[in-house]
Amino acid sequence: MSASASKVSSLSDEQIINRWGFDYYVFKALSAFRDADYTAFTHFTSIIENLVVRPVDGHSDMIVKLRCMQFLSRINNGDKLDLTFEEPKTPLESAVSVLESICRDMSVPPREQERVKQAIIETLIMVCLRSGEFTRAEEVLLRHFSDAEDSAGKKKLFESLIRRRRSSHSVLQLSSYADFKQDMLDFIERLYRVPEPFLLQMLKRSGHPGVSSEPVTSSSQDRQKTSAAAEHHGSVCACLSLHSLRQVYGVLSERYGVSVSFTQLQQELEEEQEQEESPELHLALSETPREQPEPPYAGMTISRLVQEDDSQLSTAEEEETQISSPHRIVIPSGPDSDDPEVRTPVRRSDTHNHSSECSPAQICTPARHTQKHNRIILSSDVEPEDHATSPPSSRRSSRHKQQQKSDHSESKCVMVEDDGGSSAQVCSPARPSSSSSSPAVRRSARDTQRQSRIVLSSDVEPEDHATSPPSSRRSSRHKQQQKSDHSAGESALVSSPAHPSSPASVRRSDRDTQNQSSESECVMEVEDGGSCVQHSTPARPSATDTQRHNRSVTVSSESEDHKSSPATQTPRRRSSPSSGGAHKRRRARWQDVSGTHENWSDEESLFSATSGRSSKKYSRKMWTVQESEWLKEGVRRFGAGHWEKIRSSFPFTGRTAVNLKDRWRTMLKLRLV
DNA sequence: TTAGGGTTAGAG
DNA sequence: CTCTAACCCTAA
Repeated sequence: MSASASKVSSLSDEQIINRWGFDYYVFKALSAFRDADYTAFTHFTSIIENLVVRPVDGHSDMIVKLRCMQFLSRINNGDKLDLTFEEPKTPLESAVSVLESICRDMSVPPREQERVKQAIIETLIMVCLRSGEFTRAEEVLLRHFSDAEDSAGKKKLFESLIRRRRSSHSVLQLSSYADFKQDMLDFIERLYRVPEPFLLQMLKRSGHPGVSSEPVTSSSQDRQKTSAAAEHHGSVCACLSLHSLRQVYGVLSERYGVSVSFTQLQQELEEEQEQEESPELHLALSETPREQPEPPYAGMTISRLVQEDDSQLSTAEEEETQISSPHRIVIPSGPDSDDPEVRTPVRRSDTHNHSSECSPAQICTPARHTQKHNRIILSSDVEPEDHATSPPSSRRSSRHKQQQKSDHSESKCVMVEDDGGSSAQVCSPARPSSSSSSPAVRRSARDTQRQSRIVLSSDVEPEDHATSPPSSRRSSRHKQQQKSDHSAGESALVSSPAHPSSPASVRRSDRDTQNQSSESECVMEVEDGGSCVQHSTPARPSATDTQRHNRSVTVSSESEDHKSSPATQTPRRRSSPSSGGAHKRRRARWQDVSGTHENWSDEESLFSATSGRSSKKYSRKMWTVQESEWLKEGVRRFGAGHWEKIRSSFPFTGRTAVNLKDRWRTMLKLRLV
C-alpha cells in the first residue's frame, strides 16, 4: 500500500486527468479527420496543443500519438504552400520529416515508408503546380522525387508540366487532395490504432446514451483487427461478466503467479466496497511500461492506461510483484495475444459503482513516470486572420525588457513555471470576461494566436513594438577574433529568449473551404477572431527556464562582471528580484511566451504552421523550456551521454543528438540542471 | 555516436 | 563591438 500510495502521489491529479483528456482528444481528432471534418480536427489539435502545455502523465504512446497528430496536421495543411511548420519547409515537406520520425520510432516497413513519402511528394508537386509555383515544384521534384522506375513516368510528366508552366492538366485534376488526406490517415491508422480512450469508456460504462463505442474504424481494416488492437492497447475497459472474469483471472493468475483466489479477491472487493464506496479497486490493465522500467513500480493499481502498441511482456515479471497485494491486480496486457482485457470494475453487480470507479483517484500510472510534463505545442490551425493579424513581429524587441515592462502591464496572466519543474502556464483569467468562463478553456483559445495572445496575455503585448521587424538583424558579423579572454561571461543571463527567428509569420488569409484552417471561431469561446497559427506559448525563453529553476537569473543584461570562472561558480543569480520579483518575472515570461516568439520554430509547434517562410540558411533555434525539460528528463532517465537515445525518446523535432549534447552542456554551464 | 573545441547568429 | 547559446567539425 504504501508503495502504491507513493506512486500515486507522484502524479498529480492534473497529470492523470490531462492524460485522459489527451487520449480523448487525440481519438476525437482522428475521428474528425476520418470524417473529413477538418475544422473539427484542427479544433481538437488546438485543444491538444493547449493541453499538453500542462503537466501530463506521459507515456511513450503519447509520443506516438503526438507524432501522428503532427503528421496529420501537416497533411491537413499541405495544400497551403504559404504555411510552414518548420522553417523553410512546406507543410508536406514537414510531413515527410515527421514521417521519418514516425518510421524511426515505429519500425515501418521501408516499402510502406517509401510509398507514403512518394505520395506526399507527388501531392506536394501537384499542389505547387496547381498554384503556379513552378520553381518550387521543380525544387521538390529534384530534391525528393523518387528515382524508382515506376515513378519515372510521373516524374517526366511533372517535369514537362513545370517546363511548360502548366498548372492544369488532367492528372492534376484527377487527384483530389481530400483523397490524399484520407490515404494518409489510413496509413497512420494502419500503423497505430488508437485505443478507445478511457473517458469514453467510462462514459459508456455509465450508461450514457449516445456514446458510440466504436473505436476508430479504419476503412482498411477489418473489424476484428480493430478490436484486437484496441485490446491490446489495453485501454479498453469492457465490462466482463463475472464468469468470464473468473476464467480470465484464473488463467492470468496462474501465468503470473498470483496466489490469491478469485473468490478471495471478490470478497475483499466487496468488503472494501462496503466500507468505503470509494473506488478503489479496479482491476485494470495496467500499462506496461514500455521502456524499461525504471523505478520500482510500486503498486500500480490503476486502472486504465493506455497501453502502447505492442506491449511487451517483459513487464510481466515486474508486474508480478505487484500483484501480490490482493486488491491490486495488474494484468499486463499481453502481447497481442489474446489477453483479455480485463478490468472489471467492480463487481458487476453493483452497477452503480461505476461512478466510483471512475474516480481518478486511483490511477496510477505505470512505471516510469516519464516525463511528467510533456509540453508540446501543436497548433494546427492556420489562421487566416486578416487584418492585422496580430503583428507578429514585434516580439523580439520586447524581450528584453520584459522584466520591467511587465510590471505594469497586467498582472493577470502569468506563466508559471513551476518551480517544480513542470512548467505550467497559468493564466489567470486574464481576460476579462469574455466568454470563456471556464478555465479550461482559457487556453484553448489559443488557437488562434491572436487570440491567444489576447486572451492570455492580455496585456502583455507590448504592442508597440510590434512593429519592429525582427528582421533587423545585424549583419555585422565578422568574426570577432578577439574573443579571447572572457569566456567567462557566463552571466547568468539567460536572457535571450528565444527569439523568434523569423519574423512574423504571416498567416495566410484565405481560409479555404476546406476548413482546414480552423480558424473559425475558434473554438470555444474565445473571441473569435482569428486564429493563428503559432502558438505561442510555451516557449519561454530561456530566461524562463532559468527562473524556473529558481535560480533566478537575471535577465538583465547588465553585465555581470564576469567572473572569471564562470561556469563553475554560481553564476550568481543576482538579480533576482526578490520579492516582487516573482511577479515580474512571471510576467516576463509570459511575455515571452506570448508574443514573443512566434516563431519558435518548428519545435514548438508540433502542429502549427506559420506562414511565411524565411529562407535563411540556418537560423538558430533557441531551446524551449519544454525541450529542456525533455532533455532533463532524458538525462535523468538514460544518463548524460546517451543523446541519441534521449532524442528518440521524446518528440524532439529538428534536434540532433549533437544538439542535445550541446544544449546539455549549455545547461550545465548555466547551472540549469 | 559522443566529446570537446571552434564558429556563427544575433541580442544587447 | 561584446558576448553567448546554438551550431558545426572532427577525432576517437
